Amino acid sequence: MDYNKLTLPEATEIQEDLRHKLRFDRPDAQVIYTIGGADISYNKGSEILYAAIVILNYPDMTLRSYALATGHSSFPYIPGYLAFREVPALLNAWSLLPVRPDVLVLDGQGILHPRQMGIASHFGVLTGQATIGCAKNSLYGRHADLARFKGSSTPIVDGVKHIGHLLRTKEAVKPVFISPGYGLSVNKSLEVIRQSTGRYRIPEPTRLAHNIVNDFRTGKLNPGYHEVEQPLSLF
DNA sequence: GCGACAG
DNA sequence: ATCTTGTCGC
Repeated sequence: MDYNKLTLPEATEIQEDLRHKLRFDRPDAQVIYTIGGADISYNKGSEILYAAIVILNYPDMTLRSYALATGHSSFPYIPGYLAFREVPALLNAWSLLPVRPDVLVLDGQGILHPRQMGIASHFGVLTGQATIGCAKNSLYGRHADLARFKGSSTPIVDGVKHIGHLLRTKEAVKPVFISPGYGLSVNKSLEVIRQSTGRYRIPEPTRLAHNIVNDFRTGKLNPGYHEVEQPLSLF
């Protein structure tokens, strides 16, 4: 289906439909050996989106491979509907991978969303892939204040529902918003992101995907599937 | 009506 | 998200 010319009511209807397919206990997402990171980049004013999906070993975070692809999107950025803009391009990169990671981290929300259908949940339901949402800013949910030290976390709730965590990935630096997209629990999602965090605010999977997709957009890397010869850990 | 509002 | 200059701190 083409997301490019959906009306907002139609997009909302799709989210209401997909939310019923959410699962948080997929058996294949409990033991993790590889983790993926996905991100999008584009030039301001252009409808061409650049997508990157990287795969790294878990938990050592060495880069193993990555897929680069472009996509076209005329669907605008509207808070609550990010998936309709970015998922198509991500699926193009996804289709280039010969093997999928055990879990994939997306730049955005999972179930920390008014209809529990952030981009990580949307992508997960569509592909059956276990996903985690790691966002740099809040979209939905309430939480208490967070301690200043690295590693501190506090639940994010929707009334009495526990839907995610606020996690301080670096001392005295703005925390990130973690929630399951599909296939694993709220607590497991937090644990996986904790294990994937190095010396930077952004966890390695999405941090590397962000760096690589920008090199792709600026012509330093070519589209297609690439394997890293000598995986080097940066921490 | 007002404030909030992923990337 | 992208663009862009300057500033603060390890």
